[in-house]
Amino acid sequence: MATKTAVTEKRYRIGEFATKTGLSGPTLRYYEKEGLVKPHRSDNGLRYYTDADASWIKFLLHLKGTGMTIEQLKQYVAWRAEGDATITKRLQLLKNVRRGFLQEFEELQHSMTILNDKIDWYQGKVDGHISDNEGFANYLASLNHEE
Amino acid sequence: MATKTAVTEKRYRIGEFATKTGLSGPTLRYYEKEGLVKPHRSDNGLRYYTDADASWIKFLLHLKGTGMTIEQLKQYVAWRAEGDATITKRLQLLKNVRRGFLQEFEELQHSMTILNDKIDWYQGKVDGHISDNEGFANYLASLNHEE
DNA sequence: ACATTAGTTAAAGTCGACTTTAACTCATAG
DNA sequence: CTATGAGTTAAAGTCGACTTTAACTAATGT
Repeated sequence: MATKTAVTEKRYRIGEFATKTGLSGPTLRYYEKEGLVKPHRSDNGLRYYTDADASWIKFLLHLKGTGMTIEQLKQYVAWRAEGDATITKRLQLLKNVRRGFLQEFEELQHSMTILNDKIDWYQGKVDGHISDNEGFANYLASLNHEE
Repeated sequence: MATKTAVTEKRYRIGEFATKTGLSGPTLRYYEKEGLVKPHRSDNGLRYYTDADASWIKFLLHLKGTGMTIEQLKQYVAWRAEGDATITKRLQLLKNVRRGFLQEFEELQHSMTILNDKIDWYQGKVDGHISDNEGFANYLASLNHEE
């Protein structure tokens, strides 16, 4: 059996960790106050974070990126702290998040289409492909993007 | 030459228009105050909106959906009011918006991947495909989604 | 030793995007 | 003709997610 090699893990103080994660120091403290992350303390009382904390933060930021609010993240973290008994709850929460996200995603794609059409229309005007008095509504109707 | 048939266009009062656009009355007044929309007034002084206003609002909401702030929308509207001389500015603005949006879109897709992986992992735990003590980091590493 | 730079806390402030309130007037069905 | 439901305004309030401030202590380079 392999023996545990006691490689002391790297300790990041809040400034370095902020740079590493792309968050600000105050934001890290704010997340801590909200219970989203629990940094450790050195003997002198200063916070330190590890690479594991960085992975955790990254994951949280991805969840946040999918539209979860801080409150939802707190709920998730609270359930996680309760252990395996809450796994189905967490699974359900994440599935709900995914549902909302997919919905939002479709709307984003539609908005992207409209934005592209508008850009094409302006480009056409600038390049002189579209007559000076053709409105965007007409132009849109000339494409087949129904609402 | 065809004569103009004076079909009186439908007038929506703010309540009906709010329902139509999915915005609230106060939000419509707020957008008006910010100069994003200019409803008309009946003789009695009440606002009314037309179908053209509805199209305009929809378009604005699509722009907003791509990440434009109210301030950016105000800038866009201001340039629009200045006429054709600002077309290249507007085109440039929309292209910038698109650039940012595409960037954001990629991040969203990555977050979606992570979310899906996490859901699969939980599902595996619930279904017993994943051993009780396999962490998510290990599981992630077992997939080939590099950061 | 001492000047910088980084970290500590709690509390207050900011910002964007609305929402709510207050004190009105207008519209309309019975 | 009056009760009830929209609409009017300006101003204040809310909410989420931070950010800034103040008043301090710890760490570090010269």
